[in-house]
Amino acid sequence: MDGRGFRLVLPEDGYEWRKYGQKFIKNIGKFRSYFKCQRSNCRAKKKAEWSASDPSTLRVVYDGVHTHASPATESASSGESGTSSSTANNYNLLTQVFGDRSSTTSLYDDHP
DNA sequence: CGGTTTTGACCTGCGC
DNA sequence: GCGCAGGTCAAAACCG
Repeated sequence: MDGRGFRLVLPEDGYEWRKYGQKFIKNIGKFRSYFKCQRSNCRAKKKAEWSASDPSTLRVVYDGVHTHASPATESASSGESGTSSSTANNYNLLTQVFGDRSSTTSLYDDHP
């Protein structure tokens, strides 16, 4: 890690991600980090985008779907009804985290 | 020791 | 057809 500047702190979503790249997007003038789910059967990808001068404005974009249950989500949703929906549950928690920080920037990346 | 992270370079797709 | 942009991969270094 750099150990020299500021470490970006992303909202904990409950999944484990491995950073595999970072680039500056000239189109929007912001930085973008690329994360991949560490699961073997999980092809889910996560992208974090934040302003070059405003690291507080974080934009997280999830791509793909998790093929495994999220560990943290499971314990976090222990209060849920006995019926677990699996995928829908995961996104439910993520939406919670996003609405807390990235509601400023309006952008919907969802897939077609 | 293992695992993870970081930077650079490379590749592809699309636009004009 | 070429250029640009964005995205991904690889290797190396460092930490616990």
